[in-house]
Amino acid sequence: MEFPLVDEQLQIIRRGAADIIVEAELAQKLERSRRAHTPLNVKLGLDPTAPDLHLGHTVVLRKLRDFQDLGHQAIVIIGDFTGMIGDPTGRSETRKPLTRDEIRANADTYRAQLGKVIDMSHARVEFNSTWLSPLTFEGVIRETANLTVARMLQREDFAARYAAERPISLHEFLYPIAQAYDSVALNADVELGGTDQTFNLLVGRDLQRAHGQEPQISLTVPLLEGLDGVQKMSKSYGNYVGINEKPEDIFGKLMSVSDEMMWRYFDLLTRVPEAEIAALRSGHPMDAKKRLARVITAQYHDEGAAQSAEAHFVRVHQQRDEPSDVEEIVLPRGVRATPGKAVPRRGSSWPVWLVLKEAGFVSSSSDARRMIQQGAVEIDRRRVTSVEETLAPGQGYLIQVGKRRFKRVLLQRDG
RNA sequence: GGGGAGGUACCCAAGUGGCCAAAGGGGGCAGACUGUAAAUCUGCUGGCGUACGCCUUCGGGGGUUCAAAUCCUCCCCUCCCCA
Repeated sequence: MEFPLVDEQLQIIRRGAADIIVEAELAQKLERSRRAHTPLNVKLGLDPTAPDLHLGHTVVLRKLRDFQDLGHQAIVIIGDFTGMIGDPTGRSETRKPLTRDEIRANADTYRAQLGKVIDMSHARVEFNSTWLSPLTFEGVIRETANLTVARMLQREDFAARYAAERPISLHEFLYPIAQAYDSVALNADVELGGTDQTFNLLVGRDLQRAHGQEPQISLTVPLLEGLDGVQKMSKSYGNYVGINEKPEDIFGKLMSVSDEMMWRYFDLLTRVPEAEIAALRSGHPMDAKKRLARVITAQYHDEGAAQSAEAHFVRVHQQRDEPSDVEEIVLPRGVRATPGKAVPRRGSSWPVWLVLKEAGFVSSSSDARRMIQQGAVEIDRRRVTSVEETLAPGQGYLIQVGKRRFKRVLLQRDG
């Protein structure tokens, strides 16, 4: 196995990294690996509970890919065991263990999605239950004896909660330790993670030292902010772009990123050359953003899909035309005959609010009423102005709620 | 073991007998403005077959009262100090 020169490797590795601890040690490891023709073990842990990768994950995955391209060994850890604890964030609780089937299903989903960024044919995939499950209580005690409470409280999250007099469950301390143990089990040379993982990665170094191993390098990448431009991209904040989403959705979501944030996306999510980005900066921001959306959409689909996604965007949102693929819904007559509720009939027409509810635009009739009152509802391109409005059955309507939700609804005639 | 402080809607947080479906902020949704951008402004933000009406909600149960998030009681949970 022939590796590039250490300096060349470092240059690529450094690109887009937030922090490397300790860079000098990394250089040494690279040097040694080159001389011995042996790849470094580069570890990345993933949470198995939500096997739905979004752009936020791809930042670190792209870094893993960099290592692969340099000839090193990528090891993806599926944290099926640590997933039961949940990385402490203050709101997480111990979770129900996933069943074997769930884990296998999630792992398959992962593999398929990971393949869009890294080279799966040369990556190792491991489940950390493999070595964590057999640990006895005695073993756990032995590992925890290597760390102190003061050390644990160095973690920002714990320190903040401790200062705010909010609860910290004991088991939460075990998460970083378990993750660190993964590094010991694999004899990891490098561990990758977002900057929020710094503490966990450093505990890995501590534990490896305690086991007489050479400490791993902690390489963190910046956390990608989500579509709101404020909080990190995460499914639970609903500000994410999933890599499995439809081209139109990826494109559309990226177009709603703020102008300032767009450059960060260029930086962390694309390899568009500096010179080209500079040129884009001097043009209209919207054109630059379309470029961004197109590039990223193409990464997870293809060039053709990206182009039609853009066409779709222009038609629906810029020209305010209706989308070409509106979901169609048929509301059967039976719907209106809610049992146990004697309701005076007003002809056979459907109140608009009921249609909104039955068609799944809103979850309650109160919500439907609000939408109508706020002028959010258009039917066949005409704004609904009164909660009293009704629709005649026996025909279809194009209903729009808000800016982007469209459905074509067919009302069947009452019996 | 002793003493003290708390648990309110998606989150934070006011509220100590009626004017409380519950202040304020955040988040979310909607409207205006736009480049479906951001920022800004405005409105909404428990439910109910169509609602100045009714039902459910303030850690959980029981109770006092015409009336409770607010008072009493038991229980559960969290934090701090002392031991």
